[in-house]
Amino acid sequence: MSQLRLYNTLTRRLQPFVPQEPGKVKMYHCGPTVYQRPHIGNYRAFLFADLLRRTFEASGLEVLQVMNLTDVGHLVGDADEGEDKLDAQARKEKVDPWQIVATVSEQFFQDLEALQIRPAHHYPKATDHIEEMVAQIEVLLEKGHAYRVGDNVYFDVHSFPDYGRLSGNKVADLEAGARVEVNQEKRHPADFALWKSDPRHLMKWKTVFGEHGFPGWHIECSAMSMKYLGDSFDLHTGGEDNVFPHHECEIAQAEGVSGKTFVNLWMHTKFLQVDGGKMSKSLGNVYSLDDLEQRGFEVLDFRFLVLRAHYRASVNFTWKALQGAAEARKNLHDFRGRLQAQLRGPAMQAEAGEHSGPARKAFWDALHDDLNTSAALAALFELRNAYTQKGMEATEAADALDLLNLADDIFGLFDQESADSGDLPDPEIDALVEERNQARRNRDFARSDQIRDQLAAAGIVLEDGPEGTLWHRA
RNA sequence: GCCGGCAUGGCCAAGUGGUAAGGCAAGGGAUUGCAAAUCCCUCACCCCCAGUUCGAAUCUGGGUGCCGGCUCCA
Repeated sequence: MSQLRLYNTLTRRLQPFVPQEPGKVKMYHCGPTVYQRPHIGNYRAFLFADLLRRTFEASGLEVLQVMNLTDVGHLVGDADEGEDKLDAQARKEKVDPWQIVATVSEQFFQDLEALQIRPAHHYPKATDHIEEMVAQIEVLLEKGHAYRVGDNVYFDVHSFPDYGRLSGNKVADLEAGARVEVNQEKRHPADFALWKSDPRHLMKWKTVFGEHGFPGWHIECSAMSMKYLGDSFDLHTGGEDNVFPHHECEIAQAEGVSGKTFVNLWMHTKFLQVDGGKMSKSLGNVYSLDDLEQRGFEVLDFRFLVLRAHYRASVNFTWKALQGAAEARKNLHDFRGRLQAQLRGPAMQAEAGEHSGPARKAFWDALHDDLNTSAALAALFELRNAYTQKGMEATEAADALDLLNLADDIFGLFDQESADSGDLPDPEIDALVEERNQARRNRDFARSDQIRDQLAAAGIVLEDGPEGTLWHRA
């Protein structure tokens, strides 16, 4: 079988994936800032993390996965420049920020479940790890990577020569391009905050750095990832917006503390676009999972839409595109149903030919080529075409079904609930189908249509063909 | 202004030098007691311009458009 190769943002090339510890993968994903419900764009990144997880697991690797919850506000960097989002949201809603965190987190986990994203092994919260952050900052101070100005602590980017390697930014260029007012107390404009103090902040902690402090944006991720995964681990992912400054700063902090290579492989997903441009509140196209359902779609249709595109290409989200994805997903689901039906039913006439083997190879080759999900999905549809055009004998059909189930295991295509919880047991359906055919032979169409309606109500699709009637669950 | 990425049919989307995967939609046909489902057929020369090459969607240069970043603030 081909070997898995992944694109590393750090080296800007594809490289074979080799876990540090054979058979095991340790990875960390930048999770949501829980100040408001994540939108579908955020979920693209989380779906990508899940795709990695499932691909590894389907390959027989043991995965240890951590995703943080940022529950202390930071700049996220849009129009609200200069505001702590959690803090601002709390003031706006006139509620305790901790309440917002609780509400949004709960919503987030419900969304993950709806998307059939496998739960990470840890979801550490920033506010539960203030101690670890402070400890790292103290080490950075000791080692000369950080300096203190009053009750604030900054990372000295000149103390870390690799700063800028991930993003390709040069410290000198950053200085030249800075559009934000220079903070005069920093030694260099590119230095970033590790700890800040402000009595007016709603969420604040008393530490060695003073009475009213709160952590800088980046330190939580190095503190938490190293706590749960060690000084050095395999994979770290996030949206493309995280490359700089967030991940750049994480590397500086983590390697500044440990002196070891922090992460071997950095992966980033492109942003989801909406109607050819970026999502924005002013255009009213920042959608949540609820918006999809209100338009009559299933959450999994969105999952499928995202997986139809390569993770490093921007996906254009439109309602029309989602409709197309929903239809395609349904067709794949029906294909699986037909394979199941065939295996239950009488032997099928089929041309000799082997389709599942090549499809399986194409599927894995595509996935191994930097998770080329659209090509992997195409292999499935080609298998379906081979089936409809030439038919398959039982062993071949069983093999095809097995491949579809593997694809479902990796992509999370089908609703797990409905997959095996039909209202009617198979023998009963078979009996009804037989009764209907008998009625049709007797031209008792009232009775046959009645049975058809009954089965349709139970979610059973009938296919009347020249060689008899096949059924599958919708 | 600076750095980086992308641009494929009505829509979504693979494809990085050898002559355009796949899906959705659409049109035509078959099948059917009616219907559904199903089946068959049709449907692109790859943003523009100029180059390199026997040959480019794929490489180079220049446009145009879209996307990300340019770092903690009050």
